[in-house]
Amino acid sequence: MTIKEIAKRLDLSPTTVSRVLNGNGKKYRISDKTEKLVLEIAKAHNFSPNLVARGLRLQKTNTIGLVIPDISNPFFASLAKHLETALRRKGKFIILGDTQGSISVEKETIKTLLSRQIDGLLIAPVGIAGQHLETLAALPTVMIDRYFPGGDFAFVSSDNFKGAHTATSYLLGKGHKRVACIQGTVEAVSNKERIRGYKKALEQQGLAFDPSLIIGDDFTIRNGYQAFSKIMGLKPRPTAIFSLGNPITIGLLKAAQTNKVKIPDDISLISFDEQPYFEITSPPITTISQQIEEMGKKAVDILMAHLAGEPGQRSNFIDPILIERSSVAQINPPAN
Amino acid sequence: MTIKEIAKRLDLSPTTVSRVLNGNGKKYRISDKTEKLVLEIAKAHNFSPNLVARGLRLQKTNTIGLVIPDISNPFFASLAKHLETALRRKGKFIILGDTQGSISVEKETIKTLLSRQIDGLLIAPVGIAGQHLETLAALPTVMIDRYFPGGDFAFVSSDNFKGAHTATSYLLGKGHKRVACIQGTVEAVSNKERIRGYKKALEQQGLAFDPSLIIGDDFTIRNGYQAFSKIMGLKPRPTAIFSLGNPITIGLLKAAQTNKVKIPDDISLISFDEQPYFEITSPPITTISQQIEEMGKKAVDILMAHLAGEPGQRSNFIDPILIERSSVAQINPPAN
DNA sequence: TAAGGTTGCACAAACGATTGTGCAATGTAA
DNA sequence: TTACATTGCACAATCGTTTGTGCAACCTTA
Repeated sequence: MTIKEIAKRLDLSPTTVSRVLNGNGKKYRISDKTEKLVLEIAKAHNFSPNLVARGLRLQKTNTIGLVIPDISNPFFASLAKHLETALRRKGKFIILGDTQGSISVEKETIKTLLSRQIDGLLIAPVGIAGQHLETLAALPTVMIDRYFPGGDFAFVSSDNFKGAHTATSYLLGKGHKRVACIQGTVEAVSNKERIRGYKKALEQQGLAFDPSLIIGDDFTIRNGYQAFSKIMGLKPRPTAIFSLGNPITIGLLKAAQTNKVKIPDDISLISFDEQPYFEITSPPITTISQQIEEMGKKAVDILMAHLAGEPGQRSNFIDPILIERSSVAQINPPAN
Repeated sequence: MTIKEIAKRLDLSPTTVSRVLNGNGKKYRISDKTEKLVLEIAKAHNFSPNLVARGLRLQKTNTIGLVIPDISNPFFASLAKHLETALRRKGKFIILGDTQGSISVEKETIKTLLSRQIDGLLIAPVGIAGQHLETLAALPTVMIDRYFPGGDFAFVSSDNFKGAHTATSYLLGKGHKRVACIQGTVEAVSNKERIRGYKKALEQQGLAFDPSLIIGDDFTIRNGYQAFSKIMGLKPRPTAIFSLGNPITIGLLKAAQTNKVKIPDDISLISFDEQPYFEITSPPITTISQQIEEMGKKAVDILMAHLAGEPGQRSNFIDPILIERSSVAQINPPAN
């Protein structure tokens, strides 16, 4: 059922039908009688407009691209949930692009999304600002979780520096002096900022930074698993581990279990990313919890502002929260 | 940059440009010289076609709707991942609809997706076959995880009956005679089939079915948490719990922890849905693992067949697998 | 050199909606 | 009765592609 068909049935022009259906009947002086007829037949045939045609005409699709590295990572899944909810309220729909952490896939995805005439883009970019993102200059874009310092894009991110600083300081406060840090995607800004926070906390405690304590290269379970043995091989062995992401933590825990290493008795652990299951692992994990819902809402707010042609905020850091559980042991009990 | 603009620059018709860009130059006898010119300028300006316009003209958008109850449930997130990957290979993109488990949201979502001229639909429907799904009759549709027995829709699902039967039989084999079953969304076919498998296993062992052992109404952590105290209040107390979904299991484990109930010493637990973290919970959980990747691939295969006008398979059950860990105790050790 | 074939492209309609403008028909006022 | 305003709607262009068909201009052949 199209507007044309309704028009034909009633011996009207598509113009009139369109105006009635868009609630512009009064504005264009369509008679009450005609209005009623149009609305009736539209309802009877369950008319709903062809949004592709409307998109072409209006140069606006009410479609937002969501480009993330891995939808099966609960952090991004949760983010997607909140974004979807917020966008739906605004009448926008999401086209999903999972880039598998690959820059070339990301590139290809963005190209297609642009071809599809998305109105805006929400993206957790894989790499650093690259040529492939230049094409986005004209498109309302909000980066999430990751961003390009000094770049032109608006973004919403946890304050990763602060979160990592809090985590590391917490460990140091518990008497740890040698803390291994298992990182994720090396180029990701979120990762870099966490490393920076880690270093800063060490520095503030007058501890030297040991590069060999930074291990890993990916936000995956596998990476965490493999990192674990490396940690245990380190001399002297670290007394604590700071994991920069939830899949990494799962990998670490699996490896600890496999190797019968007790946490926190043998080694302590703190993790970035809160997830429901960290409460029921053995032991429950102390985490730095990102405020995902708030990030999602904020990102959508900013995006909507951009879509409305307003400047909107350019940068947004959201403080993560320390959730203390029982994966960190006190060592060298403070002398008092 | 549009085809028209390229045409104007070269003093050609859009027709010719379109034909060249679609690789139909030879077919329509466009000269090599013209072809070269068109391709050059297209590349120089990084031309990419307006897919909305093409969609309108071709009545085909290469867009698939993905409608699921909760993207933050790792089961669906993982499913989404595999679906996205498989569809991308076919040049299809996903529009995501998270229905929050609400039929009215689902209804609204489907309506909008149809308006958007999606080519096909992948859906894990919230409820039972309802009026709102009738509108899908003409659209290539594959149901996933859930389906309507006797319905007209193609589907891919775990063999939930078999999985639940396996799980329950496993518990009974360990000597349990009173098994609480914590269910999810009551109307969901997946849930119903699991209940059926549970009952069948009891029956085969000559055990009476006690309706008061079926508890809960939602695939959520909260539901699992709340169900736990109900279970502990049951007289006589069940010796084992069968959880029908991964969020439920998390809730159960949280509650067990809160109430200092030891698993499997005080009560045993087996869960539907394998997740990476079930290996590192306290204790590691014995699960019925759904073959999510296989489900995703199969669903896309069937959908592609439908899109190609072929009949495709109508129904597809995939056997889940028992993963034995240490959350189930042997009670009443077998006399031998 | 006339007939017919080939080459190389353009015309125009179509997909389904939206919108500035135009224009009869009717109503109103003097 | 004339002049003007109002009512009620249609025309036609437009968004960017695609595609069946048409038609000059040139080439070939006899």
